Amino acid sequence: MVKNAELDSLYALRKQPKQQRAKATVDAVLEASARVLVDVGYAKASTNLIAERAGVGIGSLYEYFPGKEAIYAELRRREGMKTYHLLVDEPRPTTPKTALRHLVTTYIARFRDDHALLVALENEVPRFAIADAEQAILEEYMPMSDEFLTKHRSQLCSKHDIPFISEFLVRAVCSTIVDYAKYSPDHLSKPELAEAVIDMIGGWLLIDWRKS
Amino acid sequence: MVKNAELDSLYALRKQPKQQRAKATVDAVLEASARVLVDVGYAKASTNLIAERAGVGIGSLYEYFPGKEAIYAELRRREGMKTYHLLVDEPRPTTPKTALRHLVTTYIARFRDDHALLVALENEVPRFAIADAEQAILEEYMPMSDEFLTKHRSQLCSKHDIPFISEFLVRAVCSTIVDYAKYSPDHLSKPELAEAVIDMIGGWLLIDWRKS
DNA sequence: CTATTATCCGAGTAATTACTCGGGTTTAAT
DNA sequence: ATTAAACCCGAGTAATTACTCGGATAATAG
Repeated sequence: MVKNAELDSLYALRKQPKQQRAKATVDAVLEASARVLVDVGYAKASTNLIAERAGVGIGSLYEYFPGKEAIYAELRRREGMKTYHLLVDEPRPTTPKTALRHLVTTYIARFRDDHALLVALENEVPRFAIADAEQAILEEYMPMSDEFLTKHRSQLCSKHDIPFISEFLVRAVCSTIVDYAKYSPDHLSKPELAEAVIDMIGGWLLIDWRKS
Repeated sequence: MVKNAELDSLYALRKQPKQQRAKATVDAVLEASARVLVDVGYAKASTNLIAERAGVGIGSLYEYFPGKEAIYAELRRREGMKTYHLLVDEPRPTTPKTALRHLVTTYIARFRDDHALLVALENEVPRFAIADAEQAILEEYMPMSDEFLTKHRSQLCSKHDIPFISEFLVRAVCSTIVDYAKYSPDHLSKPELAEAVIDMIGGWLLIDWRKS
């Protein structure tokens, strides 16, 4: 009866799968939802079609997902987590310069390698008001970025404070790359894009950018 | 019978309104579609609802629009044109520095002033494969940008060629601002955002950025 | 071995939504 | 004034789609 619970329930799993086979069905549904999205588009991606392509009964699908929106919210969350882990798992860069290069090249590679799905997700799947996965992931990433930047504060030339710098650089890098992925995907394979992004941020952020 | 014609017809107007009252109906439909989008969301924005809110018969709506997708494609096109005209109509800046400032501040103001609609458009309305309006507008804008940059080539420090620079700077600026509009809208009102974007691009692009 | 819990399933129902069609009205053309 | 063309309209049809429900099967606990 709490209103928020009703809203949440639109996008959250109905129940957690406990046995292996149940996890397998959930995974099958999500994988099918990705395939369906890429080849018929979000608008025509009905729950019935997804279930069929997943090789799963429509009833089973509704055991775990309250509806189409929840499926794609979860798919987005998982894809976001993949990106997140590529960024934060070992090996961790130690200098600002290598950290920047790591962020840029990893992000570009991510969108190059899973281009069709990620772009379809960007272009077609609505961002539901509640529980936007990418935002949540960003909020998990930011404090680490803050901490890292604080530790290397002496090498920074920006006059803004750390939280602002941190947010700004992540947004500038990621949004620019996503934009290229959507509209100029060919550039993702060319080194000059990574170079330009790195130069742009490096020049803005790092004192000794010109020296080396 | 030509396949492309069939595809186009999904997103193009069925016929052009010729009389005033007809233009008024088309406008009423589009205005209603914007209002409906903001307050019930794209998923629940049915053609019937839009027609009702527009004060127009459902039949009239279908005189001009083949469906919901076409309505929102046209809405996106018109909003894109608004932005375009803010950017290219007089007064035109004469130096790279003022041009950059003009691009950044205009774009930020645009998203600040029409925030609800533009963000909903970004977040919820799918980008239809064919005829994505923003892309077309960008292609109209780019040659002008190219020409301008060529004229001031001596002031640029980037080693890339003009078309690349032109595309890169527009994408970086616009996508970053849109990202803030979507996820950190409060920053749109703070001067430090415009400042950071301008600094970032200026440092990357202009030789004399540090001098003045 | 039994009871309990988790899972699977898909035919069938309800609701939504797109879209047409024929007829009436207004405007423009000659 | 007459004709033609453009426009408006909304009840009704067809199609799609979401989602439930009760029963069956498989896993797990005691």
